Amino acid sequence: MLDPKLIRESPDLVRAAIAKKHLEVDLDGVLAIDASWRAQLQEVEALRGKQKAANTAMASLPKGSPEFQAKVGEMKAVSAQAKEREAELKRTEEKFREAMLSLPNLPHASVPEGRTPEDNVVHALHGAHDQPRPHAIPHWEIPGFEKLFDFSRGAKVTGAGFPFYVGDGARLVRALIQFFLEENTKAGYVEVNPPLFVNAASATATGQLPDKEGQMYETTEDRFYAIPTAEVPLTNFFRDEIIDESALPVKRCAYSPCFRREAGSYGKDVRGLNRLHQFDKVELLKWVHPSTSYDELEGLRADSERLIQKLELPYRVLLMCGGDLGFTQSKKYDLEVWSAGQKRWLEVSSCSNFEAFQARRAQIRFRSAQTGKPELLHTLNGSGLALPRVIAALLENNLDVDRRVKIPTALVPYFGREYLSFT
RNA sequence: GGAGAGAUGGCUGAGUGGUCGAAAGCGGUGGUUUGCUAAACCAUUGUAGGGGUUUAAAUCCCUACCGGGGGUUCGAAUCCCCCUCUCUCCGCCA
Repeated sequence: MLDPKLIRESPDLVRAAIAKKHLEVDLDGVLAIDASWRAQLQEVEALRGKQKAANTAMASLPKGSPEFQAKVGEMKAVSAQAKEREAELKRTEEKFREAMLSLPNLPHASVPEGRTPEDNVVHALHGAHDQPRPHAIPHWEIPGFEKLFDFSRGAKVTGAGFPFYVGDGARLVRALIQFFLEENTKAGYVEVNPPLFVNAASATATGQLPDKEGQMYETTEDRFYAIPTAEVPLTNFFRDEIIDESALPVKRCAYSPCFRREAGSYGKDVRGLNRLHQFDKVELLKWVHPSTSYDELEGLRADSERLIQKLELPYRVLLMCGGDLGFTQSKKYDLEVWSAGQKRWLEVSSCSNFEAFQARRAQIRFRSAQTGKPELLHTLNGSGLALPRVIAALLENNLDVDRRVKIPTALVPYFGREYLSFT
């Protein structure tokens, strides 16, 4: 959510910023609702003031006296009018809130212009992704792949995109989770094990609701949402709270399975481990002072990158252009690993600064040491990392002629062996 | 799942229809005293929104907020209904 004062006082600035995201927004409509809301508010407040004054006067009058009775009669009309106006105000408030929720976050000045994913800027390139590997094949074509990553059984038991991980497959998943959590903890992120279902208020605070409910699995009885990422419960940890300024930045990480309906996905994007309905991810989250959030974003990206480096995977860093930036982000880097068999980049992490967009929805504030007043903080999050595509890249890049996959040195202590075997 | 009890400001806790944004205590902040600390004493002490004034801040005025939502009433922290959460007991269960 944006600051209502900002759109009121600098509508042109907001309009220009939203244009950078190439989104259609009826800002004038929002401003019109805001104007009528303020007019109605003043009316209602005047009526309430009248009631309050009468109330004080009546308190000192004898209950049954003629003056008292006259006052009651007089105030009945005021009361009815106030009730009517308040109902009207309430409807306007609801409209205003909906309108505000429909406004996207504004991109940072450093976000490049652009409309499509092709316009994203390659910020950095690491490792030798371009060396020829004539024998590399897509991971799902590796003989024996189904033994370790059983999509058929998963489809039978649940549905497409819910694989079983078996034997070394399951072991690799466990090793990666453990590795990521250990590394992130060393980097200063406190480990959290979050709830896997959240309520509507939480999903609204992080921006999944309204509009994106189709992307989440929802329970029928209790109206809980299966989390699409640990970002949702983690960010909401401090919802409606005021944190001491000296505690900032707060850094936390969480492993969780993630559940996504992925309505509308198709083609090569969804083959094998590329896109699943349930997958494992370790998420990094920071709650920071507004003045430091862009430095913290660089730090977050570095923390995420270090994991890829330790896994010895070639990767690149993309700086997302305005048009490819999400609804809620101010600035975002995507980290993509090279998958030698598919000969394509796979996104394994997305590091974003939300500025106060989520914090305003969630009312997460800190008490300023200078002013003593609560102020909205900034939230950032990034993956550290999402597992399936990391696994895909490891399988495709490290497969040797004996159908063995070399486990990166840093991961060996967690996996327990130097090779994963399909035989 | 069943029965009961609760939810009040940073915390504890009073308040069962009207000058209650809310007693008291604790904590916080400022001050007096003090060689320093402590103690004592005095003062002060929430959040949000709107409006006036201002270059801005400060300040001033108004309104709302006693778990959330609705209702009764001229008037609700207080009465009624629904919901959420916490606690106790019973049942069930990893």
